[in-house]
Amino acid sequence: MKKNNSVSDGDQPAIRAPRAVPSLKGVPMAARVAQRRTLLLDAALEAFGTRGYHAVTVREICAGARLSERYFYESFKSLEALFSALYLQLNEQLKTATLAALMVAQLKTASGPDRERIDALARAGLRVLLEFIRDDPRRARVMLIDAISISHGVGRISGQITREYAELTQRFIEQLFPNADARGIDIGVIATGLLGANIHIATQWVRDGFRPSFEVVLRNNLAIYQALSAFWSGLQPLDTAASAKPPV
Amino acid sequence: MKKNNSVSDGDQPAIRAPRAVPSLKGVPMAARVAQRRTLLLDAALEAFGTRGYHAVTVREICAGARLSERYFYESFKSLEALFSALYLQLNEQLKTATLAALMVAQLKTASGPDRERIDALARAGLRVLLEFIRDDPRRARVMLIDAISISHGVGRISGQITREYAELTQRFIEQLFPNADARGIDIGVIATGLLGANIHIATQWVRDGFRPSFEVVLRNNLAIYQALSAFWSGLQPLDTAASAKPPV
DNA sequence: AAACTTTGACATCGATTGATGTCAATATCC
DNA sequence: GGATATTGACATCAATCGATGTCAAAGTTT
Repeated sequence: MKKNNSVSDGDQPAIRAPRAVPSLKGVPMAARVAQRRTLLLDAALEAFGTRGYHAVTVREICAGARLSERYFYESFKSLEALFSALYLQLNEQLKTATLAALMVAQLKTASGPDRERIDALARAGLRVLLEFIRDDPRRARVMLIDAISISHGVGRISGQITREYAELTQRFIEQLFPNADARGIDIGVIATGLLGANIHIATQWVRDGFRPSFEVVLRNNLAIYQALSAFWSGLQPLDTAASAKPPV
Repeated sequence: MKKNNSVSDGDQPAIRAPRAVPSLKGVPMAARVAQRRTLLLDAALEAFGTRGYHAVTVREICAGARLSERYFYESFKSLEALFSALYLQLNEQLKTATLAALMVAQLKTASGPDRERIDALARAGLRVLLEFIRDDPRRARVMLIDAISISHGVGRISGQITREYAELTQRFIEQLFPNADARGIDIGVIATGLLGANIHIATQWVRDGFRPSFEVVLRNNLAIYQALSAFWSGLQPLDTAASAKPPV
């Protein structure tokens, strides 16, 4: 970065202040770099999501985005930075969709009993997750598989996000089990297990070509929640006759 | 590979059959290459288990094993082949230990009721898994993290092994839920979820420096099994007062 | 001891990659 | 229309890695 003052450098005013070109083809500068950044992120989802992080190069990303390699470093410092940005973006999308669905479920069951509301909340959250990766399986590769194994750059981000999800699950379960730790229960471990069940079910669901069907996966994944809920509240199983009737 | 027949190649017997040197320093040839292979596998566990697969090179493996780079290719075709061998070796160890523990638990509870035996079997299997990665956390990095994300060479092996564990879990659960599919239950999904819970709990346990304690993790992981068992059999929860009493 | 094999340390080669630079063509502002 | 900024295609450079080769020292067999 060289200062380009118009009146400096002794006696030669040959170097003049560079005129800022605010807009090109009608779009301002900031919008253009943002558009290029979006193109790079799209190409990143395609490349990372199909061939995996470690099989992708900067050149491939740029070729996929139809951009020169210089514009890669305009928006991202390295491949890992691009992956982190993509990972954070996908998590933001999932989190937004999840919170919206939980909000709706909360309103719809506000007047009902606690057990029904909790059941509806779990079902809504699981549905969003499964829809999220069914609508674009590349997200599963990025979020559920690659993000975990990348070394200490993305690893800490991924670990942080995973911890956030675990805490979210944990707070959810705390409502499920009122006086849990009095009975020797560690809610953190239970929440970690439930989150792992969700992740693994979703991952294998993608791997097996979305078999079994969406509804079967959702119902059985939810059944694990119901089982824990019923187990610790000492109640009878929830209405499996109504919610677990097989359409197959 | 050039044939070194002592009487061939026209008229020049200059090339003679290479004498086989069966033993050097008292150890025969086969034992020496086997020993070098073991050294490489040890170095692989150290390198892969601490820095991850994609951050390791052939040179590092050879330096760790204090072997020349030529002996790497004597036993393994590529880094991926070495990782596959290590992965298969670790799985073999875990499988052997697990089957042995299940055998003991089976014999100890053969005369008791089914529910107690199933509970003992699950506890024994989980205990072996947790001990396996506590005794050497590098195994967790290799088996639970890296093996999943490697592309189509190890990926298929890892997928196959994962599927085997899922089927083992599934067969275990089939005993838990006698007439499950009649109620719209997909045992495969449940088994996948339980396996994912085990894996994730173990992974996070290593990451968090083995906190909470071994017994707490084991008890709560087992509680998920117990909850599902109790849920589907319609029984009251198992004796949580006896098995879930916190020593902390 | 001679002939041969095995071992170990190191060199070398080709290919790939990240990162930066070059340069002409195009678009914009004065 | 001229000066400048932006864009795009491509070249270049240093570093790394996998894979193979070289060569002398040590060990073994006859």
